Amino acid sequence: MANEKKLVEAITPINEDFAQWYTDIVKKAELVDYSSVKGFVILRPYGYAIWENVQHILDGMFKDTGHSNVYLPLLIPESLLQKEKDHVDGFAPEVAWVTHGGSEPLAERLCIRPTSETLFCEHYQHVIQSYRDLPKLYNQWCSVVRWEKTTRPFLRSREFLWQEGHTMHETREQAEFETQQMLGVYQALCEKHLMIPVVAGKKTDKEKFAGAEATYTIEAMMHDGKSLQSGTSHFFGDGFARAFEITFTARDNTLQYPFQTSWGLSTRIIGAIIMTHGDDNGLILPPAVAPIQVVVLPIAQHKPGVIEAAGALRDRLKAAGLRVTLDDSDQSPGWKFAQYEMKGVPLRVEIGPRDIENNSCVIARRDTGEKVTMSLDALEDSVRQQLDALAQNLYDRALANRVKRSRSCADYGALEQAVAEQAGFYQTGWCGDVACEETLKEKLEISSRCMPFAQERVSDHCVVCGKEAKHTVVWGKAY
RNA sequence: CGGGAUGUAGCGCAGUUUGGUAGCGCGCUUGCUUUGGGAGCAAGAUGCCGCAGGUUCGAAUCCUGUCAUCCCGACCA
Repeated sequence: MANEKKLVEAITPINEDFAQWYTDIVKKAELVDYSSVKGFVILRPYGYAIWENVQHILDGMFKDTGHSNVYLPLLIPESLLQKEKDHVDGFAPEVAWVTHGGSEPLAERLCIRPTSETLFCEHYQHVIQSYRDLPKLYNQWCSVVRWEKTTRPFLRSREFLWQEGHTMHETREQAEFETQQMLGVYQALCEKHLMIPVVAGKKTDKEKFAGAEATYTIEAMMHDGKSLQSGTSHFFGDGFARAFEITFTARDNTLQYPFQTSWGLSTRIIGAIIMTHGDDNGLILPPAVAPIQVVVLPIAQHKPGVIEAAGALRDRLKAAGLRVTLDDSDQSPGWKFAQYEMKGVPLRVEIGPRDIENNSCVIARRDTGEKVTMSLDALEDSVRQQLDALAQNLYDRALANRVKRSRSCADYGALEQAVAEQAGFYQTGWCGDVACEETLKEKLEISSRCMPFAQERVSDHCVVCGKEAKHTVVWGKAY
């Protein structure tokens, strides 16, 4: 092929080998580098900047809902982790232990936090005395360690960055409200900012968090039809409070246990962004979190006036509040086009001698590849419109993929056929018995993703055993 | 944790069968010419051949171990 692209920067086609495509993207878009320890990755400036933007948006939403940030220790004494039985059973197999201080063995070994429920409980036990001390609405930004066997950048690493909210409430109802409210915050982050449509619902008992009474989740469908659990919110009832002896004096002067929630969202969300929006040319970033929203590229930049015009253009867009970069390096225009497409920059603005003469510029969209010539007079408005249209298109495309890959199956035969046809979401009736869940895992290699809040009656019968259906469940293969 | 594959220059790879001076392409540096879809010419620089043992006069190459990465399963954000 005479016009074949240079192989150096080429990425594996998305529909040829999705896993390899993903790996190519995270490396070539310079999001991460591997370290010498399995499962521990280096977040490079461009990848970390995406996380910072996610953090900024989410943190604002947490503050708006009355939460405060705190920081708790990295290490948890073994005895503290042991206090709640379900919790320790769930996490013990995958925690990392600190056994020595210098060369001296420790009297009690310490685990590196896999999550901080136990630490928050210990602290809450100290600071909660009265109903006047409630609610406690805390959040922390930190990293946690879980000794995973299989690791992949963003999707599953042994250390990952996240936020974990931990709250305590006077009543069951208030804690339940909080649990749902924070899931709603995650849903808004995904759908309004990251342009990722999600299915919100409740986890089955088999899939819920260790120690929780109920776990709620948002599930996003990736380009290949697999599901990614993108954020979870847990309702604990007063189980941990009882285990940790956290009590408060209620309004009626009785001693009560407070009700607790926790909720988390991690850098895994960056994996969701990649696998939802990306294409054969690389990453496509939603404008809300793109480190560079607009790249300005001068054409024939050595000709008089071009660099100056490009600089003026950048300054105008910056003044308009956009994250914009001017690339006046000596690379050829074609190289730069490909480079910024790889990195998923939403809009490219080209300006060359021809444009300067016409008081115009060329705006190219990353999602459609469309190029339009625009007058410089209304530059800011044009760019904003294009960014909004791009964001909407990302959402619409992702939703279309999910719709195309979603099936409602009334009986086992239909489910089996749907699974064989394409990866996706399969909605069925379910009796509520974990045995039926395990049957589907074994035979069809699918797991329950959630029982959607928007319950749609698919069948009166469980898809496996045929008994009365108590819930509608969305099944799928998950990352 | 099982099954498969791979570690050689920043990236992609050849060289390993049959042990004998470390190679190619791209990138990088410098200079000139270029610039609306991955530019051209010229001159340069870059290697503990993943790591540790062993065999040998001699190891990128043979043996043992180990670490890491990728893919596929089982487990998890």
